[in-house]
Amino acid sequence: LWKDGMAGSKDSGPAGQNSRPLRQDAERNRQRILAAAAEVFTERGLGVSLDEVARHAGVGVGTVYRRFADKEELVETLFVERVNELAAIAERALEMPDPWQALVSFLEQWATVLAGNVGLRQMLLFATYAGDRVSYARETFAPLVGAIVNRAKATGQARADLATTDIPFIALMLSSAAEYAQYSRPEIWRRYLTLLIDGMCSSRHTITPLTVPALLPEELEATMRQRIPRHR
Amino acid sequence: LWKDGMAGSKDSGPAGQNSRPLRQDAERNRQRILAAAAEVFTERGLGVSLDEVARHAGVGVGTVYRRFADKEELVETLFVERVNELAAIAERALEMPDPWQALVSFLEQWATVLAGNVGLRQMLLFATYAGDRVSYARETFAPLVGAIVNRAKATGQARADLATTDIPFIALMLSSAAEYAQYSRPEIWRRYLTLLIDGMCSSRHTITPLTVPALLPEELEATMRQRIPRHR
Amino acid sequence: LWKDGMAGSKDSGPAGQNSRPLRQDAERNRQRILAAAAEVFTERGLGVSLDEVARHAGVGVGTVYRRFADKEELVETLFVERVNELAAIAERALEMPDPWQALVSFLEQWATVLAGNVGLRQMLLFATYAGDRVSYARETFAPLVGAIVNRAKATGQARADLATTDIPFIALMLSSAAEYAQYSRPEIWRRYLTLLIDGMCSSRHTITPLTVPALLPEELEATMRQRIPRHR
Amino acid sequence: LWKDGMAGSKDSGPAGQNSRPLRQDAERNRQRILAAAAEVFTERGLGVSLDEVARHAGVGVGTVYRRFADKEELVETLFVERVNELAAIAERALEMPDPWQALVSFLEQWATVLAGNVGLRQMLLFATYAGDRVSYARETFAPLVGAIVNRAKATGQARADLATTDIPFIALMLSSAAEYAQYSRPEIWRRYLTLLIDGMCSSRHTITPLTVPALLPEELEATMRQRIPRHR
DNA sequence: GATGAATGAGTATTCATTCAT
DNA sequence: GATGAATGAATACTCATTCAT
Repeated sequence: LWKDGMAGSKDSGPAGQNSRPLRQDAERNRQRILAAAAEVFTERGLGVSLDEVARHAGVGVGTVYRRFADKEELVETLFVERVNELAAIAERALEMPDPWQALVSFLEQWATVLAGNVGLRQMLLFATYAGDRVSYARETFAPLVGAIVNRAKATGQARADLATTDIPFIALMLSSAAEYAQYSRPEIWRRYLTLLIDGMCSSRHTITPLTVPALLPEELEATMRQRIPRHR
Repeated sequence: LWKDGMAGSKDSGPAGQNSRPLRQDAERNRQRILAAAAEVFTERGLGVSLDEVARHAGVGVGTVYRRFADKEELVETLFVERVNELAAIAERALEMPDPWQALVSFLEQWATVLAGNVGLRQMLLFATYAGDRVSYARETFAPLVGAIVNRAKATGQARADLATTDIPFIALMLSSAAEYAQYSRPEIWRRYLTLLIDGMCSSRHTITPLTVPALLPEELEATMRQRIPRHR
Repeated sequence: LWKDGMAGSKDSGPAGQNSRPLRQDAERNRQRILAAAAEVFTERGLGVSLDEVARHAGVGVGTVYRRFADKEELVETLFVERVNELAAIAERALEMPDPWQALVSFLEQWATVLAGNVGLRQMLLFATYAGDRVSYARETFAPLVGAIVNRAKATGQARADLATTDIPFIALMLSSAAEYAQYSRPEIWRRYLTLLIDGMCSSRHTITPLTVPALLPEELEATMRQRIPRHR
Repeated sequence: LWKDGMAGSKDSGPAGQNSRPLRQDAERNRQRILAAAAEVFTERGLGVSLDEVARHAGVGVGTVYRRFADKEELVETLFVERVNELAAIAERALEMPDPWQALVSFLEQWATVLAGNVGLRQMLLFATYAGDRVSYARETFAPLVGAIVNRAKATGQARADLATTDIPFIALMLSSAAEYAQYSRPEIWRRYLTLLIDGMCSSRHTITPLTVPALLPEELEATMRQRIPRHR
């Protein structure tokens, strides 16, 4: 997700809007670094060393440090790209006619972005990367998410006690499930999205069918056996 | 939870079932190490160094390595201890008269165990520790959890498409929420348990009240700002 | 001191005496670099990176390397500039009527130049910059300093065993004191100049008063506590 | 100086007085590390890397870090050894019958310790190594040095305006001279000690002879040419 | 058996210097 | 000629694991 996303678009151009554009070769390397970082962080988490990111990008580690003050800044840059993507999703959801469908669709798309992106989850979970980005995220998201939730509550479709701040938690939970089954059943989170959707609606006579089948016991065991690099 | 649990029980014999019993002092050291590891891993995650575990246990690192082949084996051993604890919870739940209440109570207790136990979550999430332990877990759990789920489905209370393998995912999702709000609102996971419960029941006319209030926007921001040691 | 000095004078031609003059813009850049380097080296020592020097000068690092083979050569060039300045001081001292006063005044002015010029002290102390510059310095200085010392000895005012080569050492010692008390009492070196002056005169019945008060014990402790970036 | 000093004596035993003695092999390595560090720091200053210290000591870098929390602690440990040595010198000087001779002898011995010990000078000059050591030094030195100075003033031999805090500066200045001529004429500082001594006495009819000859001009040039590792 | 000492590969980051634009 | 991008060796420090005492 990170890997393609909106990466190529204008926002990722020249080091930001405030400085003059990078030289072509520099910009090319910057993009390579971002792409390499996105790839390895997505798959293996933020623990990957910058040396490895550099190797992956085919540049020297010094080049990484020329473009990004430190690891945090690199991570943050990717974070901002993702945040923008998530915000765009929210905006599109607000344009949907049915408020409930908007909420559902929004959650689905958001979880899709998070699913399998180990690094993005770590970013959200451990905000070891600085402050302003977090504020930025909140400022960007809060109103949009608030609107989506409130619209769905106003029609009486969403339960009255649903709060805006529940949404990040729901996304987080789904992404946890997604990460866990990353290699065995990357789509499994959709199952739990349905469960949560059913839990969020204000009343219910029928059951939303679970379109994604549960893991088979063997699959669960394989999932539990999966090897992930390291815990430090 | 980890700290006492059922640590003393059958599983804690030697370093497996196949070797002769340890001398008493050796066994005492083994227990000390497990207790110390449980404590620090619970609070600070699996990243804590074995030197520190040893210091905490009042033994040398060498002793740790004499009792456990490597860090992984120590972690696995604790994992099995937890599995036993969780299995005991399942057994008690099976004795409850109302199948639906049994399921709810079981999930609640399981999530309680996971909540705030950083290390256990990492164990579940990153099963870097291999081997027969996982099979053991499955063999221990599967029938119990299966029974709980099937009982609730048999009465028509739980939705028919709920699967046994959904339970670990639900527990995992709740523990993610718990960990995220660890310092701001450690109980928040109960809110999402309710949502999931409502999503799991087969039909619904009324809403289970959310007894735990949602995070205020400021709380959410504080949560996002929390700094966790490192991503490696 | 470095900053203005005699920077514009004869030495500042091209990159030596043997090549044709630089284009005007090149020469302007060269001067900018020298000025910037003088400024930062004076204040923060020779450890400042060339990137920073370049930024300070408003040019690219590449330009620095086009004008100076390496960092050493830049440092040497500044060294020569300083030597010229110090030589000018010596020349003016030689014009003073009283030989003893000339010596005293010369030392005072020399020490003033060194005091607080971190970089210049490092240049003197660690002549990592090789070459003909040192010979140049000797050729420039030796006769002037020799004349000053000999004049003072000829009148019997300076002790007979004072040597020309003592002068750089005395200057160095004073600059050490100056650097040490840089932030607490930058003028303290004058105290020790007086002591040395009294030690250099051939006989003495009265004591030259120490116009600069000694450090208070607290000041000394503060001085000892001062933290200087790094020892590499 | 560092190299032999009092290094072998009891104070350098087992990691301090407060912990149980190290195992023999550990103590042997600790001494090796200290010896290696003393040697390289003495000759090349505190900039030498710990990897190199370790290599010099014939141990892995991890071993250095096992014995000393960080570079600072290693440096401090050596510093404390030297401070003790310097304090012992002061104490012995106080036992000399002639107060003036005591002062002279004290300065001479102190300068002897500092001379040529690049690292020790850096320690005194840049207290980048923590705080308590500095306080320790002051508390250890101040009274002793104060007594030496005051005794010499009380007899009228030392000039009345000499202060206790002048002593560290004098020692520093001499050590600067010593360092500068380290390879060409390591004893040259004695010449300037004489000058300062003559400047410190309260009156003078005769001149203390300068027993150490001044540098020849060629020697001075060689000194200026000396190469010292690096300025960063 | 227990201890804790030793090891060294691994991590983030800096900076002199070279070279493509 | 000027620029600044790229490089990579170097530095302080950590920690899982092995091995001498």
